[in-house]
Formats: sequence, C-alpha cells, structure tokens
Amino acid sequence: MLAYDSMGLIVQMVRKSEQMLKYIPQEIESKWQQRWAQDRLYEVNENDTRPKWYELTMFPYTSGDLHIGHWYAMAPSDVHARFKRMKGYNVLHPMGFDAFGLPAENAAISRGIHPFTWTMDNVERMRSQLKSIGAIYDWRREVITCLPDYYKWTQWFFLKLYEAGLAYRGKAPVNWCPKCQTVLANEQVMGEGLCERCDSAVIRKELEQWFFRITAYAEELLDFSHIQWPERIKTMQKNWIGKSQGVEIAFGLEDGLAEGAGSSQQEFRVFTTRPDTIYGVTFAVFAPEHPLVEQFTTAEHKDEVMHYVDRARHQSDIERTAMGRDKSGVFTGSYAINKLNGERIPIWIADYVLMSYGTGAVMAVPAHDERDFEFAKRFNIPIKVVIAPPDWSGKELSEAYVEPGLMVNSGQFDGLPSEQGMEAIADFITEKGYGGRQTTYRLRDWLISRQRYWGAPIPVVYCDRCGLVPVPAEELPVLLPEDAEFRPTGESPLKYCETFVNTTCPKCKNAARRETDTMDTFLCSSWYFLRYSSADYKDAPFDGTKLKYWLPVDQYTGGAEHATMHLLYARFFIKALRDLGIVDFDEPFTRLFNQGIIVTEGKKMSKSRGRVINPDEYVAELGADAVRAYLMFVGPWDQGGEWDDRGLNGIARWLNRIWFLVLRAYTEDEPKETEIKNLRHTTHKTIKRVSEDLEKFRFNTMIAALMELTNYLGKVHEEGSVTSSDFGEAIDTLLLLLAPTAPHFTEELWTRSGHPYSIHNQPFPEWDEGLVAEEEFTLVIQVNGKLRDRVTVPVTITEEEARELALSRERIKTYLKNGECSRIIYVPRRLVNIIIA
RNA sequence: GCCGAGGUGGCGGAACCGGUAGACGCGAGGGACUUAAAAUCCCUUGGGUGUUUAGCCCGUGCGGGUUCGAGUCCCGCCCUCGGCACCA
Repeated sequence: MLAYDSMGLIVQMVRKSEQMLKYIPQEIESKWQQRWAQDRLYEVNENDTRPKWYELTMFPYTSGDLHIGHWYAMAPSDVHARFKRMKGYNVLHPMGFDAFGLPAENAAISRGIHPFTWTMDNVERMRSQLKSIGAIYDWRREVITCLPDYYKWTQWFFLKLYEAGLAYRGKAPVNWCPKCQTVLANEQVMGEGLCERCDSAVIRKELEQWFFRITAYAEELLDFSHIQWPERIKTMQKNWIGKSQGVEIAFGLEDGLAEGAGSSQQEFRVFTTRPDTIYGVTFAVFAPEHPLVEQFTTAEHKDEVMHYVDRARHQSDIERTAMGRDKSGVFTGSYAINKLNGERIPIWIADYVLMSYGTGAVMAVPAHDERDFEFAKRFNIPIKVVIAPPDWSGKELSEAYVEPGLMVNSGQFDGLPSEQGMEAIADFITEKGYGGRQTTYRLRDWLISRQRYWGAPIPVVYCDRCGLVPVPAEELPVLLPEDAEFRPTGESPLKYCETFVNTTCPKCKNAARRETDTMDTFLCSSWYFLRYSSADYKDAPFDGTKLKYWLPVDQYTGGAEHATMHLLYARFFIKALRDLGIVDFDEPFTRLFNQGIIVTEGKKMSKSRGRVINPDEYVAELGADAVRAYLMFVGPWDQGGEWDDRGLNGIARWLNRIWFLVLRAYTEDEPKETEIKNLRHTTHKTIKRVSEDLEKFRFNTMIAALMELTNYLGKVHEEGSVTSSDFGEAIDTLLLLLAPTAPHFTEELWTRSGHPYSIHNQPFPEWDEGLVAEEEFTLVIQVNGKLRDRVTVPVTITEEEARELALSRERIKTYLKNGECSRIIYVPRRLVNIIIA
C-alpha cells in the first residue's frame, strides 16, 4: 500500500501524461477523410445485397460561403444516413448544387463577374467546406444544375411536358418593373410596391409567358395517403391548393346596355360556396381586368371605370390586397338579373375581386360575407338578410352574419336550415340549367418563364412560317451564350444577344428567333434527385435501371420554407413524369423531416445584418466532429436552436473525456457481479435510447444519453469495479453508438484501441431487451397526490405488497394520524397514492 | 385577420400513454492541483423557509376547469416565432 502523499504524486504524474494524450482533431480529421476517399468507403452501387436507403438533403443554393445553417441541415442528416448504413442498408446520400438563379446574375451586374464564374467559384469553395463535414457523400454523383450536361435534360423535360400539353403559353398579370424590364417575385417588391433593385413603382403587366399545368394535378396533390410527411407541411400544402366546393351560376345581363363589340353576351357566371345565400344578392362585382367589363360599362360611366381599371393595373398584387385597406370600386351603370328571384342588381367593379380565382366575378351578399358587407356599407348598397341569425328580430345587422342558420326571404326555400338549403339550391340551379356544382382551387398554374439570363433557356423557336417550334431533342442543349452582356439596367441579356436569338427554324430551316425566357430554377430542383442515381449518364436524364433501384427517396430533409413551392412542384413533376411513362412511382419523397433554423441572439442569421456564423474557424479549432455533435445537441432538430460557442466547448470537453476514457489504461480492482450486471444494463439501455432517438431524429436526447453513458463509464473506470473485458466491451459500444455523430474521432479511437479499420463498416449495436429490463424501480408514495416518500422496490412487487409497504412507512404514518384513509390508488411500476379525508 | 409551431431554472433544453418537474449541457459559486494562469478533477446550484445531510411551502406564460393526481387533457386570455394574405 502506498502512503497517501506518494499516491497523490502518482495521480499528478498520470494527469500530466494524460495532457500529452490530448485529442487533437486537426491531426486526425483530414487523415481519415483522405483514407475514406482513397478506399472509396462511401461509394455505393446498385449491385448490392443490402436493402437500399436513399437519404436526401435539400441541395444548397450556390450563394457563396457555407454558413452554420447549412451545417445544421447537412450534419444531422448525414448522422441519420450513417446510422442507416450501420443498420445494414445500402445508403445513397448524395450532394450537389442548385446553381441557377437571380443572385448570380445580380453579382454579374453589380461586380462585373460572369454568372458562370461566380457560381463555379462558389461551388469550389462550398464543395471543399462540405468535404470538411466528414459526410458519406458519394462525390461521383455530384449534380450542378447550371452545367449543360444537366440543363440539357431540364430542357428535355420541358419538351416532354410540352408534348403532353402540360406546358403552354398564356398571358398572366405579373409584378413588372418598367425600368428593369423584368418580372419580380413577390418578395422582390418592397413595402410600397417598389422594385427592390431600382425603387421604381412596380406595375401589374400582362405578359405572354410559359406555364406548367400543375392545376391538372390539384386533386391528386391533395392525396397524402402514400407519404409520411409532417402534418404541418401537409396542412400548408392543402391550404395552398385551397379546394373549395360550391356552385357556378349564371346571372343574366340586362338587355340594351351593351354597346361594345358586336356579339354582346347575355349572361355571366360566378362561383360561390354559399348558394344558400343567393336570394340575398344585392350587387355583383367584377375584377377590374375582367374582359366583359368594357362591354357592359355604360357610356356615362366609361371614364370613371376606365380610370379605375387603369389604376388597378398600376398596382401590384401586394398593394392591391394589402390588409386593412378601405374597399374601393366603381359602378358600371349596368345591371344583372338574379335568375332565382328576377331581381335587378347593379354591377360594380372592385379590386378586391381577383381575376385569377373562380370566374373573376362574384355575386355579393353583404348580409353574409364580411367583404361584401364592408363594400355595401361604403357605397350604400342594400343589405338583405336571408340567413337568420339566432334570436334575430328582423333588425339591420351591425356586421355580416357568416354562420349557418334558417333561411328567410328566400322564396320556396324559406325555413330550411342553410346547410340543407345549399344542397337544395344547388339541385334547383342544376335542374333549371342556370349552372351546377363546381369545385374550384386556389392553386394557380406554375409560371415558369423568367426574363433572365442565368437559367436554362426554354428550348423553343419562333418562326414566321411555322409558328412556335420546339427545339428537337437531338439538338439539345440550347446553350446559354457565354458572351452575353450584363447591363446594369437588369434587362434580360438574352434578348439582346444576337448570336443567341437568331437561329434557323428546325422545321423549315429559314431564319427564326429563339425564345429568350429562361426557366424558373424550381424546375432544376424538381428532378435533381433523379439525376443522383446516375449523374454521368449521357443518353437520358438518368439510367432507368439505376433509377428503379434507388427511387423514390426514402428520407428527405430540409427547411419548412419549401413547403408550398419546391415540395409541391417536385410532387407535381413526378406525377407528370409518371403519366408520361418516364418514372413508375407517384411520389418523389416517401418520408420528410423539416429541420428548424439555427439562430444567433434569438434571431435568424442574415448576411445583410452581419449575423452569419461561419463554421470554418470552429472546425479548424475544435474539429468537425465537435461541431456536428454540438449542432445536434442544441435542441430538437425540427425546432432549431441557438448557436452559442460556449456550448460547443462543452461538447469538445466531452469528446476529450471519451478520449481519455478509451486510451487510459484500465485496471481491474476486484470486479463485482452486481457492477458487471449494472454495466451491461446501462450499456444496453443506452443502445436502445440512442437507436430509437436516431430513428426519429431526436438527436439532442441521443447526445444526452451518450453523455450519461460516458459519465457512468468514467466512474467505472475510476473504481475498476468490472473486468477489463467487460469494460472494453462497453467502451466499444460507446464508440459504435457515437460513430455516426463523430466519424473521425471514433475511427481514430477504434483503430487505436486495436480494432480493424473501419468502424464505419461495423454493424450498429443491438440491444438485448432482457438486459434493458429494470429489476428495481423507485416507488413513489403520495398522500393526497403530494409526494411524501419514495422507496426502491423490486419490479416484481405486487399491489398488496406495495400498499402495505406504503402504509408502514414512518413518514406516512404521521399523515395517517391526521385523518381516515379513504382510498388508495396504485399505479403499477410507479406509485401509491393514499387519499386521506 | 387566418393557419401552423411554441412559452419549463441565470441560459439551451429533458420529462413515455395524465403519475418523482428540471435529465444532459452551458453559465455561476466554492474547493483540489499549480509559483501563477490555462487545462483537468471534485462539490453546490429553481425560489422561499428551516432546528441548514430532516422537513415544509411555492413553482412549467395568465385565469378557470376536469382528475386521487395536470408541464401534459378541456375552456377563456396574453405573448413569441414561422407561413399565408380580401379565394367569393
């Protein structure tokens, strides 16, 4: 036995030598990354006996540097993919770049760099940053959407959809900046309806553009029964598609008022979800841009109406529909006839009616619609109650009554509850031939035209003789000209690029002009996940055999901000391809998980506010593994989290403790059976927790479980209370459980502790339910629902024993003195609650 | 306004199906080691009270309710974040 003093000295010396053993990530991370790449450890192929698992992360836009938000998306999904890999799946987890789009063009305009150069420089930088994550990306499959090898097929898909009648040209009002000569996305229109680039007033302009007929799939897109997606996202898509059922009904136009062009129309149609209120119609309203407006406006109102229409056209959608705005409108001088009661009602135009929804005209029922009520009040139009509110005395309403009720003032339908009235009137209208039941969607067709350079050119030619001619597939790709000029005006460079515009007609070989619009980048991202299956395939967008093997995507992860755009477009695209016989599945992404956003100082990171965390310096200092683990620890992945360097230090300390634990010699000191049993129990419980957490993306609690195991093993190490082999087994388990999270760190420790390379080819540990099972539990004893005592008891305890034990406890007895025990509640494996009156 | 998510210590967050609130980590305080600092290790850490290793009271945004028992369920509010915006 050593004396205490010298014992202390030895401990000191050991501690000192440990410091020399310190975990230095810089020495191991690049080493293993190189080794894995050299050994093609993560390259995957189709000839594999394991079941396939396609785990996809939304590819990043090539905006510049990768920031911590990218890591927050990439690292946890890689952990999940690695977990699946260790669980015995043949895992495809690819990476690529969404490379077309506005920012590249803006950089070109403001800094004189060609968009291609700007984008590819960003790709280079982002790729090397991505490599530092230590993910299992199979880089042979990289996809970059702005390369001709890729966009050739984007164009090919366009042609396919065109042939199928799913792509068409049409006019659509858009946000148009007269100065920039470009269409603006809603988000590019600033508050007052000004262009974000040049501050000019944005107007609404009718432009001839290309559309995809996504509305043809509206009904099928509402069916989520074959995919496992978050409720949140499904609800958002449902609301976005906005199905509503009602009736379309014709109103007559009063004769003799129309003056305009020859064949004047005798009626018009409106859509309503409330046919039960049709007797309460006191006016009709048309959208200002409705084509009939000109026809039925009377001479004396012409000036006023034209003025209003013109004003509406100069307002953006945003401005026009801004909340809290007073209703505006003008009377046209014409009247319509309500066919059900023969009443004559004035026709107005107002900008609260949208041309893009329903028929562009509404029957207004001020008594039972808030907007119509407001409008009627403003212009002194009668308000006629046809659905009686409860306890209605026949008085005027102070606000619209929109709830169901009994029908009044409705002719033969009086007395019917409004729900029945809807059906009765719908039937009546159908019988009389006035109209019929109709389903309407809020969803509009997908506008894919962009008046910009940096996108895939729409492969179409306009010929004076042959008209619109699609470019034959063999002539693809229609290449973007390299020599386009970027003028600060923001005008579409293609329009002014003679060498691009001037071409020959594929049909008649005479001079013709190319379409100068390019395609929305959401098109590129609607099929990139197909390309990963065979990224270098030359004869088609993908190799059919490989596609069949990998697709659909088993697990997709990405931000919830894509709920109604990318995720909906991709679903549509796949359904369209399926109907064209190009793919044989219905949905692109079987499972979906949305991660939250990582914030600093409680706010979203934004480049403009200088609040962006760059991961590089943290990776350089503490290692990618620490950053990976930290990002998963900050909070539930779907809720995002707060970036705090101090928390990152905590993770680094934890990894250090594991480092010592594994490499420091273990000495047995009288191993005890109970301790060995306890060790196995704890280890297996952790395997279970970690496996279940990983499966469900609950990364934060998974890390906590591993920390607990580490702390426990630390104690065991100090006490030497189990055999060396038992301890070694537990350490191996810890490393295996940690391997998906900290791939470099665990590979180093795995090989250092004498195991053959590579830990990542090891199966994930399995737990033994028998070892997980508890032998004891803490029985809680409550009196009147308040915790008063607890005892550790065997799980085999019977109710009778538990009751007796509870009542026999000294502490409980003191409570029993104060009153009669009226009842005892026993919850197995939990508690005894004694009720004292 | 509507839809969705959320509100728990000084902070990030745990808590299965209604059953021990605060796991795990950060931060803070104290101690050990050190000439010193860093690093590391140990102890304490929701608030109050107390005879200070017992015990008791309060406590999960606010107000009610259901229940033997509520962070969890119900009703009514308040606040934060994300999305959508006159959809007939």
